[in-house]
Parts: sequence; C-alpha cells; structure tokens
Amino acid sequence: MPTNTSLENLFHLVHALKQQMHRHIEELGLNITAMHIRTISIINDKGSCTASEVASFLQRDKAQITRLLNALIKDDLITKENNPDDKRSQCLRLTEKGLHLLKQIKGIEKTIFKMMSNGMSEETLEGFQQVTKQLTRNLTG
Amino acid sequence: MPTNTSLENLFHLVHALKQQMHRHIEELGLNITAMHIRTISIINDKGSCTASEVASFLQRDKAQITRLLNALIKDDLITKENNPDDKRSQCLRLTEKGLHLLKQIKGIEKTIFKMMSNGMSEETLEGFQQVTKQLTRNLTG
DNA sequence: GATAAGTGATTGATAATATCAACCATAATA
DNA sequence: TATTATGGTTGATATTATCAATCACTTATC
Repeated sequence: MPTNTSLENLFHLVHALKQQMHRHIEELGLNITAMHIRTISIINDKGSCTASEVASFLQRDKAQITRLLNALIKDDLITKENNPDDKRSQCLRLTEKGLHLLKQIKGIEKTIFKMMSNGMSEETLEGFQQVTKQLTRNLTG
Repeated sequence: MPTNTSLENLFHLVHALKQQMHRHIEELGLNITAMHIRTISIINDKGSCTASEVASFLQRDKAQITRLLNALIKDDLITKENNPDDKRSQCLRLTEKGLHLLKQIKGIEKTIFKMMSNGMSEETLEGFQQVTKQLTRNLTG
C-alpha cells in the first residue's frame, strides 16, 4: 500500500504536530493561532525586527504578515516603533504581555517535543534535525 | 538565535515542499490543489474506499472530505458507486481521467523527491522516514 | 539635485484549508 | 423495538495564503 510516500509521512507528522499545538493552546485558553505564535517567537528571537524580516523568515507574502502583526498589536502582544534606519518600516518588539504569552508557548512546545521524541536518543533527534535542514536547503537552494 | 527549534525546522521543510508542489502543478497547468492530490492518491492506493476512510487516513473533518470529493467528482476525476456493504456510504474509485492525472502527479513527486534528497544516502533517507513515522506515532498514539 | 527604479508596508479581493454544529439516513446494540 | 452509533451532507465561520494595486520612502543614476 504505497500511500506511505516520503511526502505523506512528513505531511502527517506536521499535521499531528499542529493538532497537538492547537489542543494545548485551547486548553490554556490562549486566544491565539499557530501563525501568531510563530510570529511572536521570531520577533523575540531576533530581539527586534521589521515586518519584512518576519516575512522573509517565514517565506510568506507580506500581506499576510501585515495582517498577522495587526492582530498581535490589537491584542497588545507586540508594539511597532519607528525605525531610525528607514522611515518606511517599523521595529517590532514584544510587550510584557507578549513575553508572558511566549513563556507559556515555550512550555507547550517543550511538552510536545517531549511527547514526540519519547524514547528516542539525542543522536537520533539531532540527526533528524540535520537531515530536515538539508532537505529544506535542497528544496529552496 | 534559537528560532531553529525542532518544530520550526519541520514547518519550514513542509512549507518548502508545498511550495514546490504548487509550482510544479501550476507549470503543468493542472487545475487542482494539494489536498485534491492527496485524496486522489489515497483512493488509488486503497483501490476503492469510502469517504470516511479518506477522512480517517488524512485525519480531517468529514465535512472537508465531502467537499473535497464533490470537487473531484465534478472534475470527473473520481466516481461514487453504491457500497453493497452499507447503504449509507459509497465506494470511491478513480476515473480514467483521474488515473491519468495521478500519473502526472507521481512524476512531479518523483522530481521533487530527487531534488530534495540530492546527495543524500539511501540509509540516511530511510532512517529519516523511520524517525518521521515514530515521531508521528508518539504524537498520535 | 532631479528622476527612475527598487523596497517596505498596507489594503482589497479571493482561494484553499479546516472545524463545528445540526441534520438525515442507515446500521448496530441493548 | 428503542436507543445509540456511524456515514455523509450542509451551513456557518476561522485560519492560512496569495495576488494586484497602491503609497511612502530609499537608493541608484544621470
């Protein structure tokens, strides 16, 4: 039964991952979506960045990013400050509320990662990450 | 810069994969979406199956599957025949047109897989598949 | 310094993906 | 037979995603 192609397996994994994320987010009563979470994480990791940097990292259309950011601003999770280097863009930064939410998210991610990698060795997991990155590089060259 | 979490890496890979699929589908002028393709593949692989089997395999809401199947029927890619075992459900099968489309899809998947796995050994790829499956099992167990 | 081309961001329109709740028909069971 | 469960459909709605047009500003070129 050749439905087990390499691509199907990956799609299944990511789908299961998203469902888990969704469940945990709901359980914590966090009124937020997956893309919002990724956006908040990126802004935090980069310390401060612009909308186009987020778009470039996520490889998404800038229109989508604009809307994503607007929702986060409306929820008081991030702020937009003037970018001294370029009057067209603004620097994004997490608010206190955003930082607090991020902490909860990190907890969820840790839980899911533990569940997902149960019984697997460090080497196996690290190897998996490296292959994942290489596959992505090959596709995006 | 810890944006390279395990989850982010996976999301990136699948996103890149979907973009490649989309590009190839457009280039061939196939007027079809990613979920339609997966649905057609499943029906073909199972030989014949019902809507709820598709829903179960894809882990999707049955409402989504109904609409997916309706689109495929409208495009004359699959047919619905009476299920002798259960009057509530119907057996799905690919039409000639569906089989022809599937061949084109298989070609695209092969191309993408080649590109993605360029320079990687059989063992590495097989190991990756196994880990992917195990991670999924751990999440859905 | 003026002009042209490029980049950052926003808005409108729209498609694809996804779920929930209500519902009908049929099946399984108690 | 009455109840419960399952297969499937429909309506409503949210999320994710892209394209095209546009405005503001920046950079490059003349």
